[in-house]
Amino acid sequence: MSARTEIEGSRARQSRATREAIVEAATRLMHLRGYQNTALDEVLRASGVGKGNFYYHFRSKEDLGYAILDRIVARFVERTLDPCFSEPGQPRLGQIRCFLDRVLEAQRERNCVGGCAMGNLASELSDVHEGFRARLASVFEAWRGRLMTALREAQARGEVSADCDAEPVAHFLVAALEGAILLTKVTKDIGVMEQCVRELKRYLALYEAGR
Amino acid sequence: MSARTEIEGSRARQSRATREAIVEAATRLMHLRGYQNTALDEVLRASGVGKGNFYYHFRSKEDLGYAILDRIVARFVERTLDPCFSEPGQPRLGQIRCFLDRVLEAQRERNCVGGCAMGNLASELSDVHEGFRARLASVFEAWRGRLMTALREAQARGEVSADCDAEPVAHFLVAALEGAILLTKVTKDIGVMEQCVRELKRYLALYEAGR
DNA sequence: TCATCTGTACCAACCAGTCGGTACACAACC
DNA sequence: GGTTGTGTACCGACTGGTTGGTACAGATGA
Repeated sequence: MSARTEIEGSRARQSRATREAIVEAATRLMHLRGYQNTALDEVLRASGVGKGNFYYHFRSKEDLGYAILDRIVARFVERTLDPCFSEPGQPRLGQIRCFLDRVLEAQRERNCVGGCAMGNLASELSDVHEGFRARLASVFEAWRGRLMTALREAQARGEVSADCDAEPVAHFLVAALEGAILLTKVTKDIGVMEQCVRELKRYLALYEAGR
Repeated sequence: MSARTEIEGSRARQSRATREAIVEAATRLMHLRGYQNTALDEVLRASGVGKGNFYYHFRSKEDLGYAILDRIVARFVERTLDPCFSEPGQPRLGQIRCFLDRVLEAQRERNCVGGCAMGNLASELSDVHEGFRARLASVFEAWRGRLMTALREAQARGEVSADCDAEPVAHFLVAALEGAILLTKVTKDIGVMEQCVRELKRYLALYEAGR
């Protein structure tokens, strides 16, 4: 019954590719320029899609905004979060440290350009657009949730001491990373990020079981 | 020689007041909506100043941008940084803790609205406008510098252990605060900020002399 | 009178979104 | 198997409104 499993006609395939091209171009542009300061025409030019076609696939620019947010989150989960936390046998603290390193490496690869797409959107839209704010809040909550479960599992496994309250620690990890990325973006110095991650690991070690 | 100390004519006084009104309104609006998404007309309407008058006082919108940035920084130094670090007798670690609390209280007073004006501008403009980026980078450097000297003085006074490297620690403090403010802005929950500040203090205690 | 201010009318460029119309895959029918 | 009908996918010109910025006449006080 699912359309996805049916044999897809060339028309439907092309249609999906068009939508994909729009979202791809918009994600790239809006990551750098922000949502409000990226003109639809730029996205259209970059993706080679006409105006009418765009409004066939999306109801509005806002609609596109939610689409790129979904894409950003999906990519973050798949490329940064999942690779660290998927293997169940691994020690949890090691997974968290691996995650910190992965975020650092992502900034290095980007040459300190762009910063965190989710953080940028949060900064730009939280006080301007309630819909985006709510969506972004749930994204950060999910991210923090992933860290919280890792921390609680670490406690259950005896890696982390019992006096570690997972919620504030997870909040702090997310906040520190976001701030470090922002500072790296404005200084254009990966060394800042390296120092911050090093200090963040030192903080984390505070809760390591057996002092 | 300084014009500021001369007896000011009513005309010059009015002119300065006009400029002041523009910067004041622009600062308030751009703190919430961002630089690029705040229209000049809005600023003019809010300050009750005409277009021609505006372009008498400012060369361009960009010029206004630098002016509000100066104002934001001056206000931050005078209202948040200076009150904590001005008294030379105080213990340095206490000054830093007082500063963290002050940042937290500022967010509470704002009802988690607006976030950090400098952080917002950094997020919005760092990859779009090199002039602003450079200016913002120097602002964050000055902020970090203030924390660094406090930390070094703390070491000299024996409050902080010798193995504390002031630069990365200061970087981390700034980053963690910026991230915490951002997370608070998007969640609209001051509890997030409280938790982050608490964890940040726990981190800071790592370097307290005598364990 | 003359430089300093200020309001208003205006401009071209740009914005998100609309509209009339076209191309074509695909199915239905004869 | 060709013709016809239909909805999906698409195009680019256009619209009303907004943008940063300019021109300029008039007001004001030294």
